[in-house]
Amino acid sequence: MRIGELASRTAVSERSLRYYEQQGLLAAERTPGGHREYPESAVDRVVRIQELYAAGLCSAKIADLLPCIRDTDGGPAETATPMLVEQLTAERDRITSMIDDLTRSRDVLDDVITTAKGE
Amino acid sequence: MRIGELASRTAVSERSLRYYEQQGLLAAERTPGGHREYPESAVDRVVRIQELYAAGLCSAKIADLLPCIRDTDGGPAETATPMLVEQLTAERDRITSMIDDLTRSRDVLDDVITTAKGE
DNA sequence: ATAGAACCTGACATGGATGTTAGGTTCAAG
DNA sequence: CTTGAACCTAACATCCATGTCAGGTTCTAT
Repeated sequence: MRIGELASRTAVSERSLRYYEQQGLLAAERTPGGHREYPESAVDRVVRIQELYAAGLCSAKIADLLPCIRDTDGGPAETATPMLVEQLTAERDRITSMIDDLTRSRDVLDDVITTAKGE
Repeated sequence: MRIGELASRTAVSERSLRYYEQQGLLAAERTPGGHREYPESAVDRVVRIQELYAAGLCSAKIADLLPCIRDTDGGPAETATPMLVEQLTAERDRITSMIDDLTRSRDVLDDVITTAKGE
Protein backbone atom coordinates (compact mmCIF):
# COMPACT_ATOMS: atom_id res chain seq x y z
CA MET A 1 0.00 0.00 0.00
CA ARG A 2 1.11 3.57 -0.39
CA ILE A 3 1.77 6.15 2.24
CA GLY A 4 -1.63 7.81 2.14
CA GLU A 5 -3.44 4.62 2.89
CA LEU A 6 -1.02 3.65 5.62
CA ALA A 7 -1.44 7.06 7.16
CA SER A 8 -5.20 6.88 7.21
CA ARG A 9 -5.29 3.29 8.43
CA THR A 10 -2.96 4.03 11.34
CA ALA A 11 -4.06 7.59 12.01
CA VAL A 12 -0.41 8.61 11.81
CA SER A 13 0.56 11.49 9.56
CA GLU A 14 2.53 10.97 6.37
CA ARG A 15 5.11 13.28 7.82
CA SER A 16 5.63 10.93 10.72
CA LEU A 17 5.80 7.86 8.51
CA ARG A 18 8.58 9.44 6.47
CA TYR A 19 10.30 10.36 9.68
CA TYR A 20 10.10 6.78 10.91
CA GLU A 21 11.79 5.65 7.75
CA GLN A 22 14.53 8.22 8.24
CA GLN A 23 15.04 6.89 11.75
CA GLY A 24 15.34 3.34 10.47
CA LEU A 25 12.12 2.18 12.07
CA LEU A 26 10.03 1.47 9.02
CA ALA A 27 11.30 0.20 5.68
CA ALA A 28 9.51 0.72 2.38
CA GLU A 29 9.94 -0.53 -1.13
CA ARG A 30 9.88 2.03 -3.89
CA THR A 31 7.96 2.14 -7.12
CA PRO A 32 10.03 2.87 -10.24
CA GLY A 33 8.97 6.48 -9.82
CA GLY A 34 10.13 6.66 -6.22
CA HIS A 35 6.87 6.35 -4.36
CA ARG A 36 6.91 4.32 -1.13
CA GLU A 37 5.20 0.95 -1.17
CA TYR A 38 4.43 -0.69 2.17
CA PRO A 39 3.60 -4.29 2.99
CA GLU A 40 0.47 -5.11 4.95
CA SER A 41 2.55 -5.70 8.08
CA ALA A 42 3.50 -2.03 8.16
CA VAL A 43 0.19 -1.25 9.81
CA ASP A 44 1.00 -3.29 12.90
CA ARG A 45 4.49 -1.99 12.97
CA VAL A 46 3.43 1.65 12.90
CA VAL A 47 1.01 1.05 15.73
CA ARG A 48 3.80 -0.60 17.68
CA ILE A 49 6.13 2.31 17.02
CA GLN A 50 3.55 4.76 18.28
CA GLU A 51 3.06 2.78 21.44
CA LEU A 52 6.77 2.70 22.10
CA TYR A 53 7.08 6.44 21.52
CA ALA A 54 4.22 6.92 23.93
CA ALA A 55 6.09 4.79 26.43
CA GLY A 56 8.90 7.32 26.29
CA LEU A 57 11.42 5.44 24.19
CA CYS A 58 13.43 7.49 21.72
CA SER A 59 13.91 6.57 18.08
CA ALA A 60 17.31 5.01 18.67
CA LYS A 61 16.05 2.62 21.35
CA ILE A 62 13.08 1.66 19.26
CA ALA A 63 15.39 1.00 16.34
CA ASP A 64 17.44 -1.34 18.51
CA LEU A 65 14.37 -3.00 19.89
CA LEU A 66 12.23 -3.60 16.82
CA PRO A 67 14.32 -6.38 15.27
CA CYS A 68 14.00 -8.34 18.50
CA ILE A 69 10.24 -8.21 18.67
CA ARG A 70 8.27 -11.37 18.07
CA ASP A 71 6.14 -10.48 15.09
CA THR A 72 2.65 -11.78 14.56
CA ASP A 73 4.00 -13.88 11.76
CA GLY A 74 6.86 -15.61 13.49
CA GLY A 75 9.73 -15.47 15.93
CA PRO A 76 12.04 -12.51 16.41
CA ALA A 77 14.66 -11.90 13.76
CA GLU A 78 17.29 -11.05 16.35
CA THR A 79 17.97 -11.63 19.99
CA ALA A 80 18.76 -8.71 22.26
CA THR A 81 22.38 -8.33 23.30
CA PRO A 82 23.15 -8.27 27.03
CA MET A 83 23.74 -4.53 26.86
CA LEU A 84 20.40 -3.99 25.17
CA VAL A 85 18.69 -6.22 27.70
CA GLU A 86 20.09 -4.06 30.45
CA GLN A 87 18.78 -0.91 28.80
CA LEU A 88 15.41 -2.44 28.11
CA THR A 89 15.12 -3.59 31.70
CA ALA A 90 15.67 -0.01 32.81
CA GLU A 91 13.03 1.13 30.36
CA ARG A 92 10.62 -1.47 31.62
CA ASP A 93 11.09 -0.31 35.18
CA ARG A 94 10.59 3.26 34.09
CA ILE A 95 7.39 2.27 32.32
CA THR A 96 6.18 0.50 35.43
CA SER A 97 6.60 3.61 37.51
CA MET A 98 4.96 5.65 34.77
CA ILE A 99 1.97 3.36 35.01
CA ASP A 100 1.89 3.83 38.76
CA ASP A 101 2.03 7.60 38.37
CA LEU A 102 -0.70 7.55 35.77
CA THR A 103 -2.87 5.43 37.96
CA ARG A 104 -2.46 7.86 40.82
CA SER A 105 -3.32 10.78 38.59
CA ARG A 106 -6.34 8.99 37.26
CA ASP A 107 -7.50 8.33 40.79
CA VAL A 108 -7.16 12.02 41.54
CA LEU A 109 -9.25 12.89 38.51
CA ASP A 110 -11.84 10.31 39.42
CA ASP A 111 -12.11 11.75 42.89
CA VAL A 112 -12.58 15.28 41.61
CA ILE A 113 -15.12 14.13 39.05
CA THR A 114 -17.05 12.09 41.57
CA THR A 115 -17.06 14.89 44.11
CA ALA A 116 -18.36 17.34 41.54
CA LYS A 117 -21.09 15.02 40.37
CA GLY A 118 -22.18 14.18 43.85
CA GLU A 119 -23.23 17.75 44.56
CA MET B 1 11.37 25.99 53.69
CA ARG B 2 13.26 27.64 50.91
CA ILE B 3 13.53 26.69 47.30
CA GLY B 4 16.77 24.76 47.57
CA GLU B 5 15.40 22.41 50.16
CA LEU B 6 12.13 21.94 48.32
CA ALA B 7 14.06 21.16 45.17
CA SER B 8 16.21 18.53 46.82
CA ARG B 9 13.33 16.97 48.72
CA THR B 10 11.21 16.61 45.61
CA ALA B 11 14.01 16.02 43.10
CA VAL B 12 12.55 18.81 41.01
CA SER B 13 14.84 21.59 39.82
CA GLU B 14 14.62 25.12 41.20
CA ARG B 15 14.00 26.21 37.66
CA SER B 16 10.89 24.10 37.49
CA LEU B 17 9.63 25.23 40.87
CA ARG B 18 9.84 28.87 39.77
CA TYR B 19 8.10 27.90 36.56
CA TYR B 20 5.29 26.25 38.52
CA GLU B 21 4.80 29.46 40.43
CA GLN B 22 4.68 31.41 37.19
CA GLN B 23 2.00 29.03 35.95
CA GLY B 24 -0.04 29.54 39.10
CA LEU B 25 0.46 26.00 40.35
CA LEU B 26 2.51 26.64 43.44
CA ALA B 27 2.25 29.65 45.70
CA ALA B 28 5.06 30.88 47.93
CA GLU B 29 5.41 33.47 50.63
CA ARG B 30 8.31 35.83 50.37
CA THR B 31 10.89 36.87 52.92
CA PRO B 32 11.41 40.62 53.30
CA GLY B 33 14.32 40.24 50.92
CA GLY B 34 12.25 38.49 48.27
CA HIS B 35 13.26 34.88 48.78
CA ARG B 36 10.54 32.25 48.39
CA GLU B 37 9.32 30.53 51.54
CA TYR B 38 7.30 27.33 51.14
CA PRO B 39 5.03 25.55 53.60
CA GLU B 40 5.58 21.89 54.35
CA SER B 41 2.62 20.96 52.17
CA ALA B 42 4.48 22.21 49.11
CA VAL B 43 6.36 18.93 48.96
CA ASP B 44 3.21 16.91 48.33
CA ARG B 45 1.91 19.46 45.93
CA VAL B 46 5.05 19.42 43.81
CA VAL B 47 4.94 15.66 43.63
CA ARG B 48 1.32 15.88 42.56
CA ILE B 49 2.13 18.44 39.91
CA GLN B 50 4.85 16.22 38.49
CA GLU B 51 2.49 13.28 38.32
CA LEU B 52 -0.07 15.33 36.48
CA TYR B 53 2.50 16.60 34.02
CA ALA B 54 3.57 13.02 33.47
CA ALA B 55 -0.05 12.15 32.80
CA GLY B 56 0.03 14.61 29.92
CA LEU B 57 -1.92 17.48 31.43
CA CYS B 58 -0.74 20.96 30.54
CA SER B 59 -0.14 23.72 33.07
CA ALA B 60 -3.50 25.34 32.47
CA LYS B 61 -5.48 22.17 33.16
CA ILE B 62 -3.46 21.45 36.25
CA ALA B 63 -4.09 24.98 37.44
CA ASP B 64 -7.83 24.43 37.05
CA LEU B 65 -7.67 21.06 38.70
CA LEU B 66 -5.50 21.69 41.74
CA PRO B 67 -8.02 23.74 43.74
CA CYS B 68 -10.49 20.88 43.44
CA ILE B 69 -8.18 18.22 44.79
CA ARG B 70 -8.89 16.72 48.18
CA ASP B 71 -5.74 17.56 50.12
CA THR B 72 -4.29 15.34 52.78
CA ASP B 73 -5.39 17.89 55.32
CA GLY B 74 -9.03 18.27 54.38
CA GLY B 75 -11.66 18.52 51.73
CA PRO B 76 -11.28 20.28 48.41
CA ALA B 77 -11.38 24.05 48.41
CA GLU B 78 -13.43 24.17 45.24
CA THR B 79 -15.74 21.94 43.30
CA ALA B 80 -15.19 21.40 39.60
CA THR B 81 -17.54 23.18 37.25
CA PRO B 82 -19.51 21.07 34.78
CA MET B 83 -17.25 22.23 31.98
CA LEU B 84 -14.17 21.26 33.92
CA VAL B 85 -15.69 17.90 34.77
CA GLU B 86 -16.21 17.28 31.09
CA GLN B 87 -12.59 18.11 30.31
CA LEU B 88 -11.32 16.02 33.17
CA THR B 89 -13.39 13.09 32.06
CA ALA B 90 -11.76 13.30 28.67
CA GLU B 91 -8.37 13.45 30.33
CA ARG B 92 -9.19 10.45 32.46
CA ASP B 93 -10.15 8.45 29.41
CA ARG B 94 -6.98 9.51 27.70
CA ILE B 95 -4.97 8.42 30.71
CA THR B 96 -6.70 5.08 30.70
CA SER B 97 -5.70 4.43 27.13
CA MET B 98 -2.19 5.64 27.92
CA ILE B 99 -2.02 3.02 30.63
CA ASP B 100 -3.20 0.39 28.19
CA ASP B 101 -0.57 1.43 25.67
CA LEU B 102 2.13 1.43 28.31
CA THR B 103 1.10 -2.00 29.46
CA ARG B 104 1.33 -3.31 25.93
CA SER B 105 4.76 -1.79 25.47
CA ARG B 106 5.92 -3.24 28.76
CA ASP B 107 4.73 -6.65 27.68
CA VAL B 108 6.72 -6.29 24.48
CA LEU B 109 9.83 -5.41 26.46
CA ASP B 110 9.28 -8.28 28.84
CA ASP B 111 8.98 -10.67 25.97
CA VAL B 112 12.21 -9.45 24.36
CA ILE B 113 14.01 -9.57 27.70
CA THR B 114 12.75 -13.04 28.50
CA THR B 115 13.63 -14.35 25.07
CA ALA B 116 17.15 -12.98 25.32
CA LYS B 117 17.71 -14.40 28.78
CA GLY B 118 16.36 -17.77 27.84
CA GLU B 119 19.15 -18.34 25.33
C1' DA C 1 -2.96 13.60 -23.79
C1' DT C 2 -4.22 15.79 -19.71
C1' DA C 3 -5.99 17.12 -15.35
C1' DG C 4 -5.79 16.51 -10.71
C1' DA C 5 -4.81 13.63 -6.90
C1' DA C 6 -1.09 11.68 -4.54
C1' DC C 7 3.54 11.61 -3.73
C1' DC C 8 8.50 13.31 -3.43
C1' DT C 9 12.47 16.10 -0.93
C1' DG C 10 14.03 19.75 1.84
C1' DA C 11 13.73 23.29 5.00
C1' DC C 12 11.88 25.84 8.55
C1' DA C 13 8.46 26.23 12.57
C1' DT C 14 6.27 24.60 16.87
C1' DG C 15 5.38 23.48 21.72
C1' DG C 16 6.26 23.33 26.50
C1' DA C 17 8.73 21.93 30.26
C1' DT C 18 13.29 22.27 31.50
C1' DG C 19 18.50 23.53 31.18
C1' DT C 20 21.76 27.18 31.27
C1' DT C 21 23.99 31.48 31.79
C1' DA C 22 24.65 36.22 33.38
C1' DG C 23 24.64 39.70 36.57
C1' DG C 24 22.93 41.14 40.73
C1' DT C 25 20.86 40.73 45.80
C1' DT C 26 19.98 38.47 50.27
C1' DC C 27 21.04 35.50 53.93
C1' DA C 28 23.70 33.34 57.63
C1' DA C 29 27.84 32.25 59.91
C1' DG C 30 32.34 33.61 61.50
C1' DC D 1 31.85 43.56 58.54
C1' DT D 2 32.86 40.19 55.49
C1' DT D 3 32.50 36.23 52.81
C1' DG D 4 30.46 32.58 50.43
C1' DA D 5 26.36 30.04 49.83
C1' DA D 6 21.82 30.53 48.40
C1' DC D 7 18.63 33.07 46.07
C1' DC D 8 16.64 36.53 42.65
C1' DT D 9 15.10 37.92 37.59
C1' DA D 10 15.55 37.76 32.76
C1' DA D 11 16.73 35.90 28.58
C1' DC D 12 18.13 32.51 25.60
C1' DA D 13 18.89 27.43 24.43
C1' DT D 14 17.37 22.61 23.98
C1' DC D 15 14.89 18.42 22.79
C1' DC D 16 12.45 15.79 19.30
C1' DA D 17 8.41 14.22 17.28
C1' DT D 18 5.41 16.52 14.46
C1' DG D 19 3.29 20.41 11.62
C1' DT D 20 3.65 23.12 7.59
C1' DC D 21 5.00 25.12 3.34
C1' DA D 22 7.25 25.34 -1.22
C1' DG D 23 8.31 23.65 -5.52
C1' DG D 24 8.60 19.73 -8.22
C1' DT D 25 7.47 14.71 -9.96
C1' DT D 26 4.60 10.52 -10.50
C1' DC D 27 0.45 8.16 -10.88
C1' DT D 28 -4.27 7.24 -12.53
C1' DA D 29 -8.51 7.90 -14.66
C1' DT D 30 -10.83 9.88 -18.40
